[in-house]
Amino acid sequence: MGELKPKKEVTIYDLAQELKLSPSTVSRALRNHHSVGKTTRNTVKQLAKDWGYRRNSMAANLRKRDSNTIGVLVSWIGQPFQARLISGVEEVAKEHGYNVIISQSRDSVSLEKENLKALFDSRVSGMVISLAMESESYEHFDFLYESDTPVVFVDRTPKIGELQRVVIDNYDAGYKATLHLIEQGCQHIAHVGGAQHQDIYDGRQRGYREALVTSGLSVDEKLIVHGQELNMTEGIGLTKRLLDTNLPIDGIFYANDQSAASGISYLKEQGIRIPEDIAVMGFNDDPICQLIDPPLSSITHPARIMGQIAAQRVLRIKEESKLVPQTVVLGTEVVGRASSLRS
Amino acid sequence: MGELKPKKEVTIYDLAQELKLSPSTVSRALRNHHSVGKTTRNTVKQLAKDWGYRRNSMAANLRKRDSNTIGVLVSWIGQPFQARLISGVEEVAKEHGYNVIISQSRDSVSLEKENLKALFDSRVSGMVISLAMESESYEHFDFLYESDTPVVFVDRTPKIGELQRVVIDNYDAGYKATLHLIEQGCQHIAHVGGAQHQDIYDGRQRGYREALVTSGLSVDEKLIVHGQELNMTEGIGLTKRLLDTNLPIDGIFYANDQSAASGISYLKEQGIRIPEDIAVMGFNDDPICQLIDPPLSSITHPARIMGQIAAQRVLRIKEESKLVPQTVVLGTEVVGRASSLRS
DNA sequence: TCTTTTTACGCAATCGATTGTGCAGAACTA
DNA sequence: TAGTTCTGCACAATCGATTGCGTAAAAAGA
Repeated sequence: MGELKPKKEVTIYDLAQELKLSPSTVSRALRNHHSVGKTTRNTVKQLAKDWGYRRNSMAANLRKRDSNTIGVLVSWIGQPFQARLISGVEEVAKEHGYNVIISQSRDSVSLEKENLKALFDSRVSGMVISLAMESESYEHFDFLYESDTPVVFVDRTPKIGELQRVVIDNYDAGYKATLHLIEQGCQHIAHVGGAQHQDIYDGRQRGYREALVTSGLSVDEKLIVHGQELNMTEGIGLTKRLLDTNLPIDGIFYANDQSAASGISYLKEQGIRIPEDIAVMGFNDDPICQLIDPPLSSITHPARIMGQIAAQRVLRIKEESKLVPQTVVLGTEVVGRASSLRS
Repeated sequence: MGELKPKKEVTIYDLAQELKLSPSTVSRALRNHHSVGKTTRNTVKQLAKDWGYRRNSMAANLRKRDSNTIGVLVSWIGQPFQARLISGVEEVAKEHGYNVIISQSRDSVSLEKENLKALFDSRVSGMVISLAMESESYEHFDFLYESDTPVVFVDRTPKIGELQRVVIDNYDAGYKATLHLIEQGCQHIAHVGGAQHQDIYDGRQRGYREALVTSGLSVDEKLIVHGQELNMTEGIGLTKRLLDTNLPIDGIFYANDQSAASGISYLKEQGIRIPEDIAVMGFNDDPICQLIDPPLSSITHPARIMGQIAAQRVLRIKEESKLVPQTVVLGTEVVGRASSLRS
């Protein structure tokens, strides 16, 4: 049927010539434009298929002044939470015919700036951003708002400013996590938090405090420690610091699973029984929760959904030009496991 | 200095007009083409900066017939190994001014096909691919080789065909892993392998067998079981199956860390001491190795480096047009931890 | 001083697809 | 039947940057 067009890529011009149509008609036919007759449309499509035509998106993008691409800037792809986030973005993007290009800030502000610029310069149609842990000021994002690039922040978002955000209620989650420990009978609950300039960690800690207060427990500042990255090393270090206070502790609420997991390993090393001596809660409900011993109680974090919503919002903002800044807040849940259940 | 060009994006035409130069000269000046005088070059660059000019990559890409983008197709971003892989690709790509667009096959062949097509249609400059676990035949890649798209397979690569590959020596790694267990005194070593149609798992198992044989131990087929995904569920299931044989087992070599980690949790549940009763080896040296109890011995897997090399090869193939198919093999190392060390 | 090289730019043609506008002929209304 | 509304398609102008080729003017060589 279709003879093979050798070597060179087929363009709409080739198709047009063959069918004695104009390129514009071919272009419209391929996109089901109503002003092209049904017969013509099918003929064109058939030939396109036979000849292995593929739309040159670079040309189309140029003409449409749109890269058809969503840029994702996260701190570190390897973190389960962020991977799920990206996954969500990818799904929605693909569904709408968009590509996803990713870059990592590796939690460094300078890399964040650099990559931000790179994404901007590639003229992405929109961006989904989760702040680097280091990011404390947000001026380097300002130039974005002046451009017409839709930007949606996810999870780790700037504290201030009228922005598009997709987040969870960290305060509420922190509250619930702590309350859970209290319900398990904990009276002296410590907290291992993250960088306090990050909204999410600040929120989790405020929730923690509130839960203690409303339950009639006192907040002991010595039982609150903070990490910068909340990685494994810090998880151990901070846990050690807590134990070194020699204060009575029967529960610890870690602001993420990684620190909790490593914290637990340290606690066990010290001969402390979990949850009998100290009950532990993590945060994020990473897969690791089920793998460690005892399994780690945690707070679910709807990363994938957040990614989906963020992507959807990016696309909507693009369409509707000026959409009012909005913060979408998603729910979380406590997942009780052996590390905290004293039943 | 530079008055602000309002609204509209600055193009080289604007710059040219302002400086009474031709667009071609501006274009060359910005890219340091030698045929443009040093003075002119600087003037142009200065104005470009002042006016906030950004190169329209869509136009450039169209003209150069190259998307300037590397497509990465992995099975699942969330897996630490793959995340590191992507990380490596991203580094090199960025370094060379390339973008990275990713997509996940989620270990399904159909999604792999679909995404492959999508990447191809976006006219990526090259692709880095790691097979979906399900992929058993490779015809769906054939069309790629006929196009001039550079393709480099990483880690999970097709078994057959003259291809560009970046891999580790799985046979050797499996051998070393098993030998390590033997050195710890294990006599009855079981193996939990992955889908055998995947080269990597096949290799690991062959290494395992060889190690037993060369050490004068016998290979018991009943002690070899296979999973399809080697996830947590399977890790437990397969471990259970091994125990159910009621054969003496004093060591298990798992083909990945995830199954090993969940396997360990099951073993402990059964009251089996690790490593005293059964010594355990994983594979990949994921972060989780350090978090579980006891810490999991494993085999390092230079994922990031593999990503870097793969990206470099993609770029080289692009430049040098026809580069002979080559398989780059990287080294691995045994990391002994408490799960296997009986010292 | 008169060629021969260089040096430094400009011209104009691409790269493919998209889209506002125009215009036949067909279908329809009165 | 004359006038009007659709249908279905073609024209031609973009979208910006790149690049082969051509040519003044400046530098070098004879």
